[in-house]
Amino acid sequence: MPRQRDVHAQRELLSNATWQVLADDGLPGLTLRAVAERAGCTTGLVMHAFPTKKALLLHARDLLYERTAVRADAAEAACSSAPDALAAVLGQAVDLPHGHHEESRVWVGFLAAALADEDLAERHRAANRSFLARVRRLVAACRPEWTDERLELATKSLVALVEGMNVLAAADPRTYPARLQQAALAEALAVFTPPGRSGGDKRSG
Amino acid sequence: MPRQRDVHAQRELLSNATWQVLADDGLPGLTLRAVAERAGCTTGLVMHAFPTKKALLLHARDLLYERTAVRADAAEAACSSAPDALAAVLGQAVDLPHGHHEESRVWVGFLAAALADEDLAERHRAANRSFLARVRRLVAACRPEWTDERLELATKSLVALVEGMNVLAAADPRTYPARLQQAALAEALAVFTPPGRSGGDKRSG
DNA sequence: GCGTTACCGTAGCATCTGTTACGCTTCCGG
DNA sequence: CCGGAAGCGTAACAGATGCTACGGTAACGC
Repeated sequence: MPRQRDVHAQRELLSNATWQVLADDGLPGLTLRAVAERAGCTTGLVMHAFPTKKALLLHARDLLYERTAVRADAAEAACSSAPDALAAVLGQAVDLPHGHHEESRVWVGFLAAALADEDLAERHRAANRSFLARVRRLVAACRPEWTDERLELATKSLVALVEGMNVLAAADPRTYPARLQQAALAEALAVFTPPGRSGGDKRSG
Repeated sequence: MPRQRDVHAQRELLSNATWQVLADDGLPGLTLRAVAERAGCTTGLVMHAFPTKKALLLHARDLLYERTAVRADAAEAACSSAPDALAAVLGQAVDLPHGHHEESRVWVGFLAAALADEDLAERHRAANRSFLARVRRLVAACRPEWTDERLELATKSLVALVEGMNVLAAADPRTYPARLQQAALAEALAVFTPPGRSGGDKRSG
């Protein structure tokens, strides 16, 4: 057996390059050649690591979901109470001050691609539903007395607020700075913070 | 002077075709030939009505903004009180039961295109800021005692909720049905509805 | 009615796209 | 220390894309 390279590492590298191209040049600029150039290789390697461009996109999408899930797990595990965990999970989903604010651009790119590709759309839905389930579980832990209907409404409202902030900030970061996103999230979470806690700087009024 | 055609009507027709292609085939399918076929003409007419593809996109984007602004004006004018107007304006911005639910897909397409084109991004920002200003004005009318900071936070939170719902529904309409969007909006607007009113969901006529 | 002139469909261009075929390079096994 | 197969860069392919040049066509002024 001659030389053998780590295919998994190659795919990860190419998926990262895909994100970078998507963040910098947008969906129209997402070309196999652009990805290859970003990854420091040629299209030959890309087509050997993935059978087709669509497979590359699906892998990059899956890897993005995987990493956000890991990040959400970590944020959740670092908290002891359910309200804290809810705030942490949603807080790391919106744009962070020093963080991955390219991620929203990548997310929008994948979303636009999903509107034209059913397989990508299925991954998108699965990822969003997974996030919804996580938030719903935490919301339910905060408000066990709520009905399912109310639970679902609150969960989807929170997620819509977070994703809306992300999407709007992707195209207009100055109008939706990270500080404002966190403040809006804190206000929306005021219902779930137990009374007497100084979790967010939100005065009830 | 030989025959003369209505250039304005041609551009409008082509912009409408652009929306349809964007809604059906997504951003990758938005080609001049696809637009021409949708409009029932050839690329020749497209290139005579617009100097370039980018000009077509900009015109289609502007026309989209123009129509949503007219719709928002109408919704606002049909209401007498500020809370009603706020609910009507935001209510027609989210997905309607029998409405233009393609519009969200078109919006996402333009957004993704804007991330790769600075001119489109500028139009996007202008449109969103115009919408923000409208909502802010109505929120201020509902709560005149609020500070500018609080006003801005509430306004952007409402808009983020609405756009988040739209974006999420664009890729997963079953998880975010129109009824849920309206319910979430009604809940978010509960703070602005005057006490004693039967705060049911408001439908714009 | 007819000539003129703007309109616009046709066909082609250069370029870029995803994908493929081929062959050089490289490094493991013996 | 070398045979040979796997890895992957090179280059070419067919098709699509934005755009252009040209010619037919149809409508207006006379």
